[in-house]
Parts: sequence; structure tokens; C-alpha cells
Amino acid sequence: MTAPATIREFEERLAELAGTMPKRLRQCADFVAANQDRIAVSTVAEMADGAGVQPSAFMRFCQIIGFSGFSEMQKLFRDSYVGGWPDYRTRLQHLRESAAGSPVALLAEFTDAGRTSLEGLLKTVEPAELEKSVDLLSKAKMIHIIGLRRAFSVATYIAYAFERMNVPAMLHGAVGGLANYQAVRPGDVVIAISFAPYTAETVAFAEQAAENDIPVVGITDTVVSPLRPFSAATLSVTEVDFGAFRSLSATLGLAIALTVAVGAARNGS
Amino acid sequence: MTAPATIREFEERLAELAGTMPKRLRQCADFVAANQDRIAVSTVAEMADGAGVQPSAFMRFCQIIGFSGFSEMQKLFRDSYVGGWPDYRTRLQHLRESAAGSPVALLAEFTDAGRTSLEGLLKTVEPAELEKSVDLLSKAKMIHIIGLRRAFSVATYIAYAFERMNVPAMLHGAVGGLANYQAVRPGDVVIAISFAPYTAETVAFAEQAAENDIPVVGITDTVVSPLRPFSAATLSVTEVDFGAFRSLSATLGLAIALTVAVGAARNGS
DNA sequence: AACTTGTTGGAATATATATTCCATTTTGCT
DNA sequence: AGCAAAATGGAATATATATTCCAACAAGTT
Repeated sequence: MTAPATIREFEERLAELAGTMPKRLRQCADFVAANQDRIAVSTVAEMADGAGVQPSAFMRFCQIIGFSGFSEMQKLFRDSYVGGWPDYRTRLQHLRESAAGSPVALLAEFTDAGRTSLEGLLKTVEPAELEKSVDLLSKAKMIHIIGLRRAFSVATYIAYAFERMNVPAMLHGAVGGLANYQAVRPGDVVIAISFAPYTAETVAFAEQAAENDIPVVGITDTVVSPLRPFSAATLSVTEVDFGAFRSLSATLGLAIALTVAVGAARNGS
Repeated sequence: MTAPATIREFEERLAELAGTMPKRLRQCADFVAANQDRIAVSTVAEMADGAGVQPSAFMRFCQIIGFSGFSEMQKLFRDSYVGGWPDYRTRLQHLRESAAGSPVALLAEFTDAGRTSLEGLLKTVEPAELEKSVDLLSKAKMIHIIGLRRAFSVATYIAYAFERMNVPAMLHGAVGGLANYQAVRPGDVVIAISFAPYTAETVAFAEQAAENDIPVVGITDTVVSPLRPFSAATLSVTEVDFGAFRSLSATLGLAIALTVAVGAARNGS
């Protein structure tokens, strides 16, 4: 078997062989696939460590791919190393100008919008409110999640994360008009997610909860959100939009931080 | 004299000292300034050769700049290359151990992880594949979207965005084992989203589509993804791991760029 | 011109790193 | 369950590479 001569060839070989590899070598394959750029600047020991295997195992991996050893594999990546990625800024600039109108340019714009949104997140979220939210949620018997339309993806992600951490949670939809509010009982907590223009069902759900003294954690945008009056704790996110569309990068960042914090608080104590 | 801690500091030191250097060291300075990116992946011998001096001269150069030797200087450049991708696993560990990880600290970590993921997006997505995806999708009679577990939020978001733009799309779930593949017909296109560990149902869905010559646009992570063999176009996203959880910021950025591009292509022509 | 100070080249050495080997464990098969 | 084959971990070894040292050289000074 001959050594791959290009990165592409290397990738093909990797994809082809990865399926048939034993456990440890598979770990190497996965790690390498996910961290290609590290190969050029790391030692076998570091790579092996990253993949969670012994250096000798990583060595075998290199040989199975077709190289004589790690050094030969590394050489391939060092040769095609095109300067420490001309930092994100200049890359973005370049894409904006040269590829204007193309899908890649669009991707660059949304990427940038997402980044700015994430930066803003730390400013718009009140630490006190966040802590209160975590506190409320970690004591809840059951967590009800409601978010419709654009916010639905966020709701599904929160539900998924809670399930993964064995936190009892329920995702509400709005099949045919009003949501099934019946399931909410004393001791439960509601997470309501809504952004302008606020979906009526979500607000109604929060309102009903508030009336029955069920605490509501609201994830929303502006100060004038109709969700705010009904929320025991409100988390604000301002998503930067590009054109008529808004990426949800920041909201998802908040969602995952919230769920992980709650999960930790529940399992920790 | 203390060693420069950042690339910027290094550059300043270099500019400051270059003027006073003797001939050979001056050659080193000039060569390094013009080939900064080589430092991370070269040996002293190669650098010395490039500068037209002896290895020992290059060695002295490193020491005059303030490093203990070449290795220390190289470390700075190697770290800054992978610096954007710190080891979040250990950072989370620290967070857990120290200060019981306040929610705000957690949020900060996740926003940071999200930002680096977004930056990586511009690097991992192949422009050609993206364009091919947009092309395929804009000609589809109906777009079928499948993504389960973690990828489900992304799937719901894509479905929502398409609906908003009046692009015929259908979100598939997996109610009771196998998904309802029946709905897929000739002329349709499938978007399959899956990340490690890959959900079997999603892969099976893509496989079935590929067998029936239905083009599949795959949104996945590594090059060893099982989705790749069945995909007519593959979009790669590498999301930074933060403990057991991954923020989906980058994936969502890609999703929205893709949908908007498709929407524009459809309505434009 | 002779002396001093600073610079350079190359060989010698130290160190880091890759690579191999083999005993031990795991896996797969009958 | 018992055997054979494959996979694995870790220590031993080989190799590449950085680093130091010193003799030879050049430049500058009195």
C-alpha cells in the first residue's frame, strides 16, 4: 500500500478504512478527522493523547493509512500548511469582497452576525436573572418547555439536552390551537421562549402559568416583550440580524449554558 | 530579557532589535519576518537554510529575541496556530472544580466555544459543495429534512425557514423506529443532518435515498462520517466540544445561510 | 600593526521524539 | 469453555533535531 500524496487522497483513504478499524485505531481516525490541522504542529505523543490512545497505537494508525510512520504523515500536512490561517478577520473580509452574492458570502455574513450576537450575549443576560433561573429550574419537579415557530428549534434543543441529563422535562407543541396546558402541575416550572413578533400561544401559555403561580423562565428579546410580565426570571438575548433573517446562534448558546447549569446543579447536590 | 508571550510582542521585539543586529542575524530577522508562518512547521536547519545561515546562527537569533532557544519560539507559533481551539474538556474540568462553576462562567465558556466554532465554519465548508447543495436544493420539487437527537433542532429550524420562504419542505421524524421514507419521490432532494455518534435512522434514510438516486445534501462533521458515502454534496461543520455538550452555533449558522441561499435562488429565477 | 572585541562556522553533545518490539489482554470462533 | 488470532500498552531503542561550545575569523580601536 502506497502513501497518500495529497490531503484529499488522505481523506479518502481515511474514510475508506475507518469503518473496518478496531477500537483504538478508530479513535485515532475520529480524532484525526476532527483535528486535521493539528497534525502539522503536534507530536505523536500529543496526537495520541488527544485521541485517548497510546503513542504506539497512533503509530500503527499512521502505518495502516499507508505512511511509513508519523513523520511521513506529518510531512504531508506540513508541506500543505498554508500559513497560520490568515486570521478570521481577513478571511471574512476577503469572502465579502471577492465572492459577493455567492452562497459562501452569505455564509460569511451569517457567521459574522452570529459571532456578534454571541458577544452581545454576555451583556444582555443579567447574571442575577440567570442564577435565579437555574435555581428555579433545578428545584422543579417537571420542566415544561414551550417555544413555537422560530423558537421551536431552541425548545427542541433544550428538551434534548434535559433528556440527555435525565432531567424530567416536557416539550410542548401547539397541535391545533391551544397547547396542552393540562400537564402543568404545582411544583413544576415553565420555560417560555418567544421573540418578536411574539407568538400568541406561547404568551398565553406563560400567562396561564403565571396565574396559577407556576414560575416562568422567559427567554426573549426586548424589554417590552409580552413575556416579561409573566416571568419570574427573564433572560434577554439580542440576535443580530442580517437582512430579514436572524441566526439563532446566541439563543442556542444561552439555552445550552442554562441546561448544563441546571443539570449540574441537580446532579451535584 | 523575557520571552515574548504573543505573536504581537514577538513582532515588536523583532522590529526593535533588527536594526542593531550583525549581518547573519540580520538575515535571520529578515527571513523570519517574511516567513513567519514557516516557523511552526520547520526545523532550525530548514529555517537556517532559508535564511542562508548556519543553524547555530539561527539559534543565537532566537536567543537574542528573548527565547531560550528555537523550540520555545516555535512553541509560541504552534500554540497560536491551534490556539483558537483550546482544550475545552480540561477547561470544563477546571470550571467544575473551581467555584462550583457559576452559571455566568458557564455561559461565557459556551459563547466562547460558539464563537470559535463559527470561525472554523468558514474553513471547513467547501465553497464548491455549498454551491452544489444550493443548486440541488433550488431545483428540488420537495425538500425532505431528516435530523434526529441533537440534530433535530437544526432540522426544525431549516423546516421553519423554508416554510417562511414558501419553499416546499417536509420535516421527517422517526416515530417508532423507521422514518416514513414513503413520501420521498423522484425529483425530490433530501437534507440529512447527523453528527458523531451518528444516529442510525438518519444514516439509513440517507442510504435509502441514495439507492433510489435521490440526491442527498449531508450536513455532518468529520470526513469519516457515515453520511458521506451517500451524499451528493457534503457540508462539514466542526463544532467545538465543551464537555459532553456541543453548542450548535456553527451548525445553525450554516443552516440559515443554506436556506436563505436556496430561497433566493428559487425566487430569483 | 597589534590588540581587543565581537561575529561566525562547524563539529560535538544533549535532548526530544519517533519508532519498534514483545509480553499481556481482548476478541472472535468452534 | 478453550483455542487461535488480533489488538493493545508500555518499555526499550533508534533517530532526528536542538543546543552548546570553541576555534577561526573579521571589524574596529589605539
